[in-house]
Amino acid sequence: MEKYLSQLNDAQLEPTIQIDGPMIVIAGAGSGKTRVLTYRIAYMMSKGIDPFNILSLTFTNKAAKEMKERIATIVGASEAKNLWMGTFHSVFAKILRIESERLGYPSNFTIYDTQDSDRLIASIIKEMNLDKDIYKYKQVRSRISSYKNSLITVRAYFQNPELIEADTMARRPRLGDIYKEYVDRCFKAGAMDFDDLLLKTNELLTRFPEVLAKYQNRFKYILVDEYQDTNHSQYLIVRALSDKFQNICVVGDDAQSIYAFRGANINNILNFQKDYDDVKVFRLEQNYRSTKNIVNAANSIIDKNQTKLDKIVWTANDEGGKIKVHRSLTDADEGRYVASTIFDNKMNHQLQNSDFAILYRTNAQSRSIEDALRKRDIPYRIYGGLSFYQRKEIKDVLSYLRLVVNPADEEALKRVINFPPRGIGQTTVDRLIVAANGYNSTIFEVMKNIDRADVKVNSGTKNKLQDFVTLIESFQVLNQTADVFELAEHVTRTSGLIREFNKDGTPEGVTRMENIEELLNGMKDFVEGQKEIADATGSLAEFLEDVALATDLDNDKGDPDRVALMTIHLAKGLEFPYVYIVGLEEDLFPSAMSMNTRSELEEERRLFYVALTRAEKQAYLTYALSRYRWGKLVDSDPSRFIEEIDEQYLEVLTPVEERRFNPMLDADIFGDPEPNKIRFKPAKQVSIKKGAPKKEPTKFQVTTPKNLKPVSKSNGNTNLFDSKLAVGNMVKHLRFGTGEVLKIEGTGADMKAEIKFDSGGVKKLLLRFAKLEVVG
DNA sequence: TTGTAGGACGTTTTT
DNA sequence: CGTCCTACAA
Repeated sequence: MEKYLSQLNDAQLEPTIQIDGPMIVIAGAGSGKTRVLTYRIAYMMSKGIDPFNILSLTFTNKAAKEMKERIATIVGASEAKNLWMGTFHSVFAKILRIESERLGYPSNFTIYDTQDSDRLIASIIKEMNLDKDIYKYKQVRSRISSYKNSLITVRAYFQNPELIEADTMARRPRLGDIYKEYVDRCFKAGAMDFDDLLLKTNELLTRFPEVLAKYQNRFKYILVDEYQDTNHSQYLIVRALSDKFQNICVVGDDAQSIYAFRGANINNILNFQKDYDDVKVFRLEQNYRSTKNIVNAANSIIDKNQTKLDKIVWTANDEGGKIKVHRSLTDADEGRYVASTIFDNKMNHQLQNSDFAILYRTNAQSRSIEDALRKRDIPYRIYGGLSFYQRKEIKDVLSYLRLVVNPADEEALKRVINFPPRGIGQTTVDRLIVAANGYNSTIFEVMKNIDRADVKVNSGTKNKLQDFVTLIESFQVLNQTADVFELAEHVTRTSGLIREFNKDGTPEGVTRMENIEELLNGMKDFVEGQKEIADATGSLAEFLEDVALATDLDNDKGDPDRVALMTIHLAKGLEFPYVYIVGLEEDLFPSAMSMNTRSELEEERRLFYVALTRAEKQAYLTYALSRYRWGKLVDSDPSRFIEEIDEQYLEVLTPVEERRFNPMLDADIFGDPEPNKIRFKPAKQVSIKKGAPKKEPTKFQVTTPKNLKPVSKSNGNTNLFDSKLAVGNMVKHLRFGTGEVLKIEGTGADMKAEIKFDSGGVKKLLLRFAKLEVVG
């Protein structure tokens, strides 16, 4: 242990060996807080504290896993096994499973994801005959979510005239009724949504003092990472659990609070010292991650915020290169710039793909970047966006499995009762819902007793309903003996899912089959892996819980040496030598939705701060003058955040691509006298350094501007299909089978063919990559 | 009840 | 540009 402690600087050492009492560590970006947390836990254990009594709450499952592994290397795997470490959601889901019956929930309750919630809310709005244009289900869901995160139950809502008034003013007087129905339906379905996992934990700890005492005594030492991102609900849980022993250590950075939109309350960290007596305060201000240029530039941004704690982040690292700012004409050009500089950097500095990250504000921005990376043969991995478990075919399989564990699960049932089609239509389902509500029962129960129930369905339909019940029940029987993988394999075959996706052999169907296969492989891994975890059962219920709370960050499958693409939110806590922050444009970043109030804008600014501080060696900022949004080309202005960085840390680059836009004219085509100046919206003079533009030789692929006819292919690209492939050709694709070429567009590396496959689907394929063969 | 075609609508960010 | 939903025909 001493060996490890000697690796810490003084500022890090102090909080590491401070065990008892309330304490807060204000940790600047890159200041080694994870190291402090892990060493502190290891230190506690070396002092004889039972790991069983330590609860450590992290922001992601991945962070928990990594910390646990690091602690295991210090104190040994068998000791570390008993630590409780995980996200709020996963830890309290486990506790709720143990205690659920007190709250009237089955221990195998389902966890509804956002999509399940949305569908249920939409269905309720429809059942109540409300105008769906006024009651937009997403807005309703976010309203309900923020109530729950503030511990405003249905009952509390109806007792609060102000809330009712607010919703009425927003033309949604029935919101409370929807809220009530939603909560009732979730309860009847034996389902909790994400917010319930926290809300119900609070209910559990408040209503049952003996339960509170039990967990207070168990968790004598509590650590909370990323404390600035806790919401009110989480705050109350931490307070309640730590109330008896007051051994609470929170770590965070107010400058990195970026989750207000989902209820995080920055005041939790700002007010921590008022919540407990004799709070010890520690500050970690030395940054070990980034160059001076990056640290100083980040400081100059965050200085613009009014709400913050005093903290001076500094570094002893090298000065480093200036932050490069690059303007492109379009989002596609931006992608090309990023891809080509990654390519150059790799060549010039012997770097790995995994040394690079591309960060953006919205998931939709990944597309143009992906296209460019693909054309350059740069491997990449996208994190977030539509996660694997949210794909249609995966949710279909999971829905069958959810029904096995919990037949009351209404959303799972509605999803698969008629998929694959088995002649049970919408009208029948609607009637079943009405009947279930009437009997105060579940749809599945009504179906089971369809002969005795008062539901208007003909005998043919009755048989179909009974067949479905029998199908699910047969799965339940199998679940007694088979493991998760065996069951799922059986389910995909017997339910008809495989047949359905295989049926036509369309490209879409092939992809779906591959995804299902991947899911099954994942289950196999799960079955194997569970044997190594302490209190794991390897049960189906456990698998479903893992899946419901998994994030995209949690699985790193495949080649690790890939460029990382993700939103800035997902990048929090990570670091990369080279970081590109793209789409720095007004209305995009800062987002158009976040410019109404100062606090919203300050959160955007913190987000930018988080993005920049991910970089170790070199940061790039890029923006485009116009970009496709909703399929339309929209003009944009550079983000105010670029202007906010102290200019001494910036290097404004020549927009090379604008030059090649019109090769005949080596003048600026916009007649801009100062082409290297960033133009901000009010056409005022801005303090961006003029500096002589460095004209780098163009290393871009020669692509043809859309408004010019291609002259000839002189770039040496000998694409196999350039000459051979013509409209009308029959071709064969490895996965999709044979098809006819409908259209050919683009030239050289950009050349794409639209192919109608015999199996039915039409796909647009990049000829450079598509494994095609001309037949006939 | 199923399938298809056309239209409306939307994107912040996530456990 | 997509997805999702609705309306209508078979």
